[in-house]
Amino acid sequence: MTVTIKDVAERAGVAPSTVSRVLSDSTSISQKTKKRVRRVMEEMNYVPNYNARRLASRQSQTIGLVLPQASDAFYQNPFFPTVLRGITEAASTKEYGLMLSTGDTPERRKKHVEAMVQGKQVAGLIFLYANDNDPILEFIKSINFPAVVMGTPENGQLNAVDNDNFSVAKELTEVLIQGGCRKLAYVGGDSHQYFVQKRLAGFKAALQEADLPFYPEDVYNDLTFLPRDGYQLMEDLLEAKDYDGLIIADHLVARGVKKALEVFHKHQVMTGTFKSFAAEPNPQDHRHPYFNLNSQQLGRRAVQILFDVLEDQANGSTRYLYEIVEAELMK
Amino acid sequence: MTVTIKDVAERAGVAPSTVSRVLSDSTSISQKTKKRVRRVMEEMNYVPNYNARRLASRQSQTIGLVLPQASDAFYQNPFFPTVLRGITEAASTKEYGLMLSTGDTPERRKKHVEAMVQGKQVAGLIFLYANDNDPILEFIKSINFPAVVMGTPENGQLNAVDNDNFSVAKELTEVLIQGGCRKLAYVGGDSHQYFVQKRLAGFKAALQEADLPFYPEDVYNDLTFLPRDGYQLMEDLLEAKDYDGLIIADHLVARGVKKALEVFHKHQVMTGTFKSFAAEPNPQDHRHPYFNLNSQQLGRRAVQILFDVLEDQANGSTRYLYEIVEAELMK
DNA sequence: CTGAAAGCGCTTACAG
DNA sequence: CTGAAAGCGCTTACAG
Repeated sequence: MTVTIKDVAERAGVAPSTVSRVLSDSTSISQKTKKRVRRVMEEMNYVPNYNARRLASRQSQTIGLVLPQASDAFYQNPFFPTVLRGITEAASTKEYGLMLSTGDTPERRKKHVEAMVQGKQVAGLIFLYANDNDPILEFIKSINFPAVVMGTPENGQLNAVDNDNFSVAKELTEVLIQGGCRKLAYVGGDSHQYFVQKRLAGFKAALQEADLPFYPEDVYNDLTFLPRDGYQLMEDLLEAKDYDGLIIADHLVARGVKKALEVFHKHQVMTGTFKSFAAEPNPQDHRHPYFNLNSQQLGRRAVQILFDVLEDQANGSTRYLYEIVEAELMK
Repeated sequence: MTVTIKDVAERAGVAPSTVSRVLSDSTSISQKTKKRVRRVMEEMNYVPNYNARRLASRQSQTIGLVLPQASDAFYQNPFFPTVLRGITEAASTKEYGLMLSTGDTPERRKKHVEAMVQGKQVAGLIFLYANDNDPILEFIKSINFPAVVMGTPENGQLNAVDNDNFSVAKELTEVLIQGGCRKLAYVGGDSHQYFVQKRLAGFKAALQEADLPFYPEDVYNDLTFLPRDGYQLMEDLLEAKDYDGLIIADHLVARGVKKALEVFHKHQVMTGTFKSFAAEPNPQDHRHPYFNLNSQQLGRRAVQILFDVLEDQANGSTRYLYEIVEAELMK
């Protein structure tokens, strides 16, 4: 039924080991033999059995992608598909496969990652999130398995790619200040997420440099990163407070905020937010600048870093790679 | 280094084959033995090698996801992550793994799918798109490999899940007509995509039933499914034509359209569109009804259908499954 | 209910 | 430059 390396060998008049070497394009096989064997492979429509290959070679040529616990916010945010696009793109250049983690509970997620890792299904992992005290990440660190985290985890000792969240938020805040804003608020979200904290720090720094006061009560952090949160927050706030500028850590929240500003005719309020990709140039809207975080590039770089780590590992070297991806101010 | 079935067997005082049977929870092993072997597995932190398992059992327990040629529209549309969410959810209930197709050119994409299929990496495929004359899909049909398509391909002979695009568009058009619209346009997109055609048919049918005339020039089809397309189209059209209702096949295009309607103060124009999930109840906006297509459910059902197909196949039965997922009108 | 043995389809020292 | 042979870590008839 299935054609194997043995069938090819027979037809080509060589040993199975030779066919195997042709398959991996070994330099120790003559061009002549390679050509002949390859022709036979074509003829017989041979495709190698990857399971056998992986078992024998102990190499999976596959990257495991670790998704966070499922939430509306994660799956509705363009970050995820955009990063994934960069990942598939980069993985395919080296002919690496991609495997998704699954599991609906923390336990099942961990179990599945263990099965991927210890079960020799993947050569390395990319985490599509960065929470502190994540049991899965802790486990991976403890066994020192090749992994790259998207984001900046609190304690180092691992490889990561991220934007410079501090600088990006600071710069954006400066834009609003230059635009005339004097009473600014920071609309965050889950303060356990590192990027929320970092962007807040950038926000503060900009205020300070501009000699504007910072009040903790102007930080709003109990949001689930969905548009409705931004909308509701504005509903509650707009009359009570008279902010003239808002730095919004999450793009979906910003969507809700802007909707509310429209509905309540607060056209003078400026906003600044962060997006995964450059939205099409809408009618010039100088009151709503944002940073394009270039999440696709983030995905590409994560893969590249993983490749580098894998190579380092093969060479016995151990170091941690941490890379910053440039963001672009759009105003 | 790695602990294998043999190590477990030794420590538990049984044969490797017994350990293997415990692993698959075979009924022919006594509870007593199972308990003992399992304890040893725990103790030794045993995780099976999936490559060996798949090679020996000829079962991959993995689903391959076939993505379309990369495009902004695909990766920016919430359809993709939403469907994926449903897929991961359903796959995890049966402990199936998920593998993503990659490749930047049509040739490389096809090669990779071949490697997944013939290389025994996946038990079945889910296509996250439905184009006619897709070489990959043709290939899969030709070898009769288990697969489910999301969408309704022109020629049958395969398994599929889809919304009822005709009815959904018809009903939505009726809503606009009841809302007072008399001069309607259909904003489509790539007319090679089946759902664009189907929704157009529904649009037409509603006009006809309401005794409203249909003019082919009121159909706009040269769009790439991005917000900017919708925006530009409106820019070009709004003055020339005086539509009072728009049925928009794609949600992102609709976003651009609505933006334009706002900017140009055309608040009287109604729109109707289709979304992958229920957006949060914004301020009641009766002029912009939409259908929630429930794409997450689409993903879940695709997986279930694939499981059914796999089972049918094991039983020697051959039939094609085609399922419609309910959509919900939001107005 | 359990074990011994063959086999899944490759890769890779080792020998020549 | 090529081949024979052992081995990767499982599963699964077959026999008892």
